[in-house]
Amino acid sequence: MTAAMELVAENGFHGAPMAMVAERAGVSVGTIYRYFETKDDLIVETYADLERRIYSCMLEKFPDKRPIRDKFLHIAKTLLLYCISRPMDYKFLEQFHHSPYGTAHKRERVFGKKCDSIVWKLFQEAMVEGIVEDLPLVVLLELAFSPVLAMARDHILGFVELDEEMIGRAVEGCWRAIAR
Amino acid sequence: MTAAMELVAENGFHGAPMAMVAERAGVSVGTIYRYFETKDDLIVETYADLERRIYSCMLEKFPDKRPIRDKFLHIAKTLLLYCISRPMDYKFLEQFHHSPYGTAHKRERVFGKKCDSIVWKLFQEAMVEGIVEDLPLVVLLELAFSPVLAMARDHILGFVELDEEMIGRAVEGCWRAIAR
Amino acid sequence: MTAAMELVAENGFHGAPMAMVAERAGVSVGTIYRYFETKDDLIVETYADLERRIYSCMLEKFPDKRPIRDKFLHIAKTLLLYCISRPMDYKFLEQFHHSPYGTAHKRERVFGKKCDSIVWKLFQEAMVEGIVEDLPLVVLLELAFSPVLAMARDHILGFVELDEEMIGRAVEGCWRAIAR
Amino acid sequence: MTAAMELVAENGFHGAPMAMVAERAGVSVGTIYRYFETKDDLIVETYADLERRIYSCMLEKFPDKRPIRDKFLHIAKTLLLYCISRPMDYKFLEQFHHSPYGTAHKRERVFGKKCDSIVWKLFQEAMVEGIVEDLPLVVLLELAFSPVLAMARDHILGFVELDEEMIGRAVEGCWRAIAR
DNA sequence: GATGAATGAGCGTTCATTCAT
DNA sequence: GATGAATGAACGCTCATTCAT
Repeated sequence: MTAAMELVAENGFHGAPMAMVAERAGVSVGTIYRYFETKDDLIVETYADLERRIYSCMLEKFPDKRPIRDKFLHIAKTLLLYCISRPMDYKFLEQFHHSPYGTAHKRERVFGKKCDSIVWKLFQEAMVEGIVEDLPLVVLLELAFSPVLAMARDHILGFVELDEEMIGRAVEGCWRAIAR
Repeated sequence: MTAAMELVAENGFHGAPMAMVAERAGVSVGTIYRYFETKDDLIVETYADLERRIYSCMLEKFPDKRPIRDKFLHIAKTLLLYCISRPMDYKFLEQFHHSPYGTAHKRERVFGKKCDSIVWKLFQEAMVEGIVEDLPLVVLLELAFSPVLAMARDHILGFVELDEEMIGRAVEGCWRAIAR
Repeated sequence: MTAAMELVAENGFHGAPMAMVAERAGVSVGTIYRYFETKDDLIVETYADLERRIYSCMLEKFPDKRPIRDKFLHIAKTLLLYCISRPMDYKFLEQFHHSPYGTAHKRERVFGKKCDSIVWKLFQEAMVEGIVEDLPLVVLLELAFSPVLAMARDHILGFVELDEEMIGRAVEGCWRAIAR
Repeated sequence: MTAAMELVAENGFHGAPMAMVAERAGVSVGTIYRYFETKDDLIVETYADLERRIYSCMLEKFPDKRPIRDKFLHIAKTLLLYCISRPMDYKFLEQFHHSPYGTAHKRERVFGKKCDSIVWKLFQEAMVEGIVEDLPLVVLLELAFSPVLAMARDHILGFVELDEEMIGRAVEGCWRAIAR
């Protein structure tokens, strides 16, 4: 999965042929197919793994007792820092999100109401308490997080050099975008 | 180029073989290669064309005499409405942005200082006047526009049903994100 | 199609990879796919072609005015001689018949009542006239023709050396098998 | 061997990968290779086993004291009934006969003069007594038995519904084909 | 200038066979 | 003796690109 992630990150799905994944992983092609039914399967599982890692990262030092705003800032900052510190992970994430895989995955999230992640829980709590704008959850999530990922991308590609202070101010901007 | 855009929008770059583009365009493959050196060339020119169309759309009814805030709201709304009304165009845009083409294109923009578009001009004006946060231009642009495109995507994929009123409130959120 | 037939005849369907067919035909793989959608398609069309050739062979010097018995003997002899004189054709035929292709093809024949060939017409005429045993058409066909093909096979593989005289006596045996 | 036979019968040699055979047999792939040197070896031995079962079936109630005609009718009927009652066995037989395995096997039979089976003995006796046509043994065998197997196939594939009476009349046809 | 047949490297996937455990 | 993970050559098929017509 590491090999797959790196190659997809570097060259996109098309630039990650199974033979190359195998070579980088130091195994034969056949071996991959012992653990993953298809290339799609490999990609999807790799993504699930990555998502799990990110969520577990967010849970570290999570400000349980603090107001919702602080929780959001923690999550957004953590996400941004994670992406910046692991460019491969971010780039894979991006490829995944803007592919049929990602669309299907999100569709399941949105319509399946799989609101089990801390992010979704936090936002629903915020909506109930009325401290964020009265907009659909999906819209709030985009207002809040799409800049985070976009900034990570710009940093990784060298379009900006983000530092802790700027990150702090930026995610506060994200909060203002949704806060009532 | 229309044929290419539609096919890329529907199926991604891989789902748009030159033969299929030719067929949809009602010409032969050879003819495409007379006007575009490579497939990449076709894609890049198609994107340039699309970008031009979007900018010209923004210039319609542009509130020249109004404050910067209004100008921004006009631009953001126009962009969102354009994407929503032309899903193919949006989807092509998305494919392009998250591909090596898009990265190269943006790199040229950022480092080439090709700040000729109304958007870049507007933001530089806003920075000079100090009415937006003191953050790098690139960061401001992401805070302001990445949610717009993300929302367009969600609407097109059916994850939300945006109406004029929601769009207005959402782009105001975008403004708050960057405004001092 | 000739290349495909030869290779299938020599090595079976598995021994006839598209790359090898292409090589023997003196074209590239891609070229085959311009004329045949899939390998299956190539095989099926090759068979149809062969069948047409055999039927047209049977029509030569067809004893129109003679009794049914003579017509049958002509057909059976022609088939046997054709197979013997074109071992590749026979071997391809055999491979085809004993494969899913052949089963599907026969199913269509039997249930689709596609009784347009001279053979089916002849047998139905014979059944109506009551000069053959009162058995299902399918059974009569097997009694009459399966030995013909089996003998062709044995000759081609060198298990017997058939001559005109033996062939005559053998197909008379086939006739006795079905004649009342 | 049972697992191999079933899978080959159902899907042909290609549809019977060793891993699948192993799984169906409830053993590991390695274990198969302990008892059979290669896949070919497994197939050939499985065939030999089947052939033995069929011969032993023919010997049951064999009309030792009756004329040759009755012996033939018994053998042919038994073969047909065996195939019909065990479609898997028949289908494996068919796959085998029309493959390189089958050709090699028959070649050995014909040229090795391995005439030990009751069938070969019966026919040689009949030839010596002059009660069958004066044709090569191989030809007589095809005239007599190829329709039997072909009919079994048609029955199994649902092209005819054979009953005891029809079977009786059909094998009498086979006898007439060879009888002087 | 336009055509589209031809090319062939490359892709995802399979499977007979091996061998360390 | 039994296991099953590992191997990698081979397969059917695709598609960007070329070039004779």
